[in-house]
Amino acid sequence: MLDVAALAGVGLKTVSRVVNGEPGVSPALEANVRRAIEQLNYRRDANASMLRRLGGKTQTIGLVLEDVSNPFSSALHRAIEDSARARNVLVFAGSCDEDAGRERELIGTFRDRRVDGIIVVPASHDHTYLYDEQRAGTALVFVDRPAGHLDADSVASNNLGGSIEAVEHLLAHGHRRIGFLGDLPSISTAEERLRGYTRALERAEIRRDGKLIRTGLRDPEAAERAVDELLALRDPPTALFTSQNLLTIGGIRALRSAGLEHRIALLGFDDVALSDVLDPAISVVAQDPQAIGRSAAELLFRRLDGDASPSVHHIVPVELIARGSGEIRPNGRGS
Amino acid sequence: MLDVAALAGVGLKTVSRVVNGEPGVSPALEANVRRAIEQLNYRRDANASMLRRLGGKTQTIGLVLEDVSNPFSSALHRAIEDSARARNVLVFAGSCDEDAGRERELIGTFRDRRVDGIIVVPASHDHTYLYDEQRAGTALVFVDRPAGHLDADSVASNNLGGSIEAVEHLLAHGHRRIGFLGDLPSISTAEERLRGYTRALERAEIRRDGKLIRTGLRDPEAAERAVDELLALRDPPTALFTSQNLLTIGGIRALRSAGLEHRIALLGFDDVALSDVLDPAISVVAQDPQAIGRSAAELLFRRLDGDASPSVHHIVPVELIARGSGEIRPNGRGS
DNA sequence: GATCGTGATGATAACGTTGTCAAGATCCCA
DNA sequence: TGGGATCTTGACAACGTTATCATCACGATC
Repeated sequence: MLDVAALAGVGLKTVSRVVNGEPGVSPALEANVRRAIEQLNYRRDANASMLRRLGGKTQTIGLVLEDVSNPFSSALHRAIEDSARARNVLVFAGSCDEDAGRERELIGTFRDRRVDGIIVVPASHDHTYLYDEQRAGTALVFVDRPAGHLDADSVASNNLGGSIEAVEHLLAHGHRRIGFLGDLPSISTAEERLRGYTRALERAEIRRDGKLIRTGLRDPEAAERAVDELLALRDPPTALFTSQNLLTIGGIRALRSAGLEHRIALLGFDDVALSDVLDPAISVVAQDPQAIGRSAAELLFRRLDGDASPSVHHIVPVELIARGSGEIRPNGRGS
Repeated sequence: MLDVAALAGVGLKTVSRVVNGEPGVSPALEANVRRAIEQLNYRRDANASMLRRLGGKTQTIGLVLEDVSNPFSSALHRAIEDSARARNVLVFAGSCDEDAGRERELIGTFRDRRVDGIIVVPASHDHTYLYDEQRAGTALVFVDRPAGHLDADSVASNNLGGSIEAVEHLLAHGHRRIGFLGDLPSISTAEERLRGYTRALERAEIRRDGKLIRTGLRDPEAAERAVDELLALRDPPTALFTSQNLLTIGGIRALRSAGLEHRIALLGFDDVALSDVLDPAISVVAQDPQAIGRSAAELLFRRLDGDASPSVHHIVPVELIARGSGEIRPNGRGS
């Protein structure tokens, strides 16, 4: 910047004014400065700029995802990126793989970088460690799961309602023995989806059979094994509710390798790529990660703009998409 | 930091020394300082720190992807994140949607943020605008496609070899009329894959039929329509080589809706989720985005560590995975 | 006991930028 | 013509940190 000022024959402050589009610079000098900037290929250092600016915002936000490469996370990421770009904000993204330690570590790094806000799909259950951060003015939005012991905004899918709808859909097609596959019960969405399953059965006055409920499944292989075991029961389920993406995939594989994909109903929570070209096509309760991401970003930026109203918890609707696999009846026929 | 120094009753520099783990601080004072840091919940400002440090590295890199939410991009992203984390480097990621202007804009923003290096899946073909940047010491690695008119490292899949292998695989199964679906010819990978197709036909001394070649396809719907049109030809193809992810999906849909998925062979470039549970399972030439990302990050960090040797162009092997759809013979039987 | 080396410590400048403010130029109107 | 009022402009401090260097205390050496 000194070089630019020297070349243009003006003071530092005048260069600063031109760069920031501040008023009160004569057209002649402004042209000089612009020429010098062009010639020296000068670009203002955004970090130094933010450092000096009053109440300096860094124009960056941090994003803690389960894994940047999983479809749900990356769809979120994209929606958030688009909102951020519209405000000239850059996004740091990181994966924490459901590891609470890694969550803290990532957020710590974001804090060191003085991000203006953080959007987090939490892995831990106690976020009291963020209290100071929040009070210091960092905007916080929790996505997919609520904050633990911290008053903060959140956005999540309608896990309970969607699960109830899913199970009632299977019940409506005549099923009475419905298997449940779920992720770690410590993950709040997994727990809510199980609660939806239970609630729907209760409403239909069907006794819940613990043998049909398999939780703590972390990948397609585990789901596949769990389905194999369910099918080996003396009184096996006639339908499966696979309450997460990867578990749906495992379920599909298991049914196919048993040759039962047309006889046992399958309904998944969260949509799966190519599910429409499978045979049978897979029925799912689809989440809307784009809408979730958009909403989270919107909330975050509203806070950054100074909104101090009580925290809100936004529930994004889900949609049951009947494609075939969820409409198979207990006798093995489609509806 | 001033507060910490005051509370601990020491000078600024001593706090700095403790924070940075520099030697030459008596245990007693160090304990004081640590207590004060704890008490005030102090965290060093990484931006200010890097500003002052000599030859200051910001410990950040920029990543320009086609779209953070597409599976190939996000797998890359994850591999790069893992390498970066090991070095305590944070990653800015952005999507440019094959838009050259957006590529420049993103890289400009990264530059303003003084990232140490940039990994880019380029959308444009002329990167002379990065020459100054590169000379100024920013490490640059191009992924998936080479740099245009700029001497820089690159990492890419073996597009040519993989495509030749794919088409020769179809030829070996008796096909003579093979349809080609491709993305915009301006994308260098798309062009290379088409070259592989042409080369394989030449080697087999088969006349290339322009009517079987469809390029400029940008999404599954376009691919679906293109396949419909190919099937409507007087002399339709007996096999399809879909040279990109989304086009493979479109191809699958088109064949299914025509009821021809067991009669016409399909071989895709780049793997597709759930391709193994489809009927028929989809044969593909699989890329290894993890390996590509790892390699790109490795190259980048080697440059940042001062390696100034001539630029390298790394070709990552691809693997043909025969699952069924690519082994259908012209008479409509599997091999 | 004077000199020196060594290690601990902090005062100060500097990184690249912007906020503050004062000085000078210009113009308007009485 | 004088006295503001307004506009342009740049000198200087400051943001939070680290590099440099001077100072000081202490013990060892001659």
